[in-house]
Amino acid sequence: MNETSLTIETVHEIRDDCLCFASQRAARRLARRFDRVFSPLGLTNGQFSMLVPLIGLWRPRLGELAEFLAMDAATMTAAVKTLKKRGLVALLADEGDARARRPVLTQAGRELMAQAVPLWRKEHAAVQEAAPGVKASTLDQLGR
Amino acid sequence: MNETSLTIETVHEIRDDCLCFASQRAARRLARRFDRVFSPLGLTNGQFSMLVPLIGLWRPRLGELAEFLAMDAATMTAAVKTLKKRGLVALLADEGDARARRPVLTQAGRELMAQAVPLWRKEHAAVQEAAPGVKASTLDQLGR
DNA sequence: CTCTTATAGTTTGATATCAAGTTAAAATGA
DNA sequence: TCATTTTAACTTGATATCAAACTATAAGAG
Repeated sequence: MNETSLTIETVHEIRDDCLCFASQRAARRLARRFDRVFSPLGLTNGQFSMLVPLIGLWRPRLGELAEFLAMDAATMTAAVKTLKKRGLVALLADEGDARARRPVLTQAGRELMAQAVPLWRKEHAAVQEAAPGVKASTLDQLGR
Repeated sequence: MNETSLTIETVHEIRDDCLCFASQRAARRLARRFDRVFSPLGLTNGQFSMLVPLIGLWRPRLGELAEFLAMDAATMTAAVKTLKKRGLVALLADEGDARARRPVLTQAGRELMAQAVPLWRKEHAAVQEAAPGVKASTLDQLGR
């Protein structure tokens, strides 16, 4: 194979420019931070993000929620099992489609989220302040 | 607890502004894309990113490499085991510190990376073109 | 030199991630 | 209607992720 592709310049180019690499690093750092913030509640950042959209009136099927989170359906199946076991969500049968199921917040889930939101607000302010140039809406374009 | 935190406005604020949520989604999308691109080589995006810095002259200890990747030392232990089993890296004893180990690319690893780099270049160009406003250097500030 | 503390890496356990294949139900078409 | 295709969710297997506890070695204090 073409060995000219394995130069120091190539290494530096990938290291400095790769959006996948940069996004994985940022995602790991932020996941760790928010996991620690939510840990007194026994929540992970991912569980928090999965529960937030269920606070309002939206009643997605599991697949719709997975798509919103840009995650695989198989991941959703596993994740919702954990939340159900902890009593934070319940799964409603869909009217009209016996295959589909719709997760909803339980009362316990709602109360836990009421505690989690202020923790999110504080930590997010700190993160945003340290990276003033970065907007969530910009990240949403990434990888599409 | 203060139920006023669980308004529709709160849901929308977190959905639209949360940098953690946005980075996890972007990271999942990009991981999926590059995993598929590298799959003919039996490589994941994470394995690729772990091998790239070993192409050049840098000879990090496992912990230094983990820090560069913003990942936990325990994750590094597991990841390097897979790469070693596949014969892509070898682990050298450190001179002067019997605890430390330094991963190096094997010849097979080097040849595989020579094949992977052109695949990366093509996919990355497509990703960058679809998100012209996003720079890796900006993402590097996120979560620090 | 020895005791204490700090550091490098590993192990374990729980959750997260996705590809590939499976099951059951819905939609389509003949 | 009945057969085919598509869709929603689940299962399985492999890797990824980190906290916490652990082992072995190194560094520092006295």
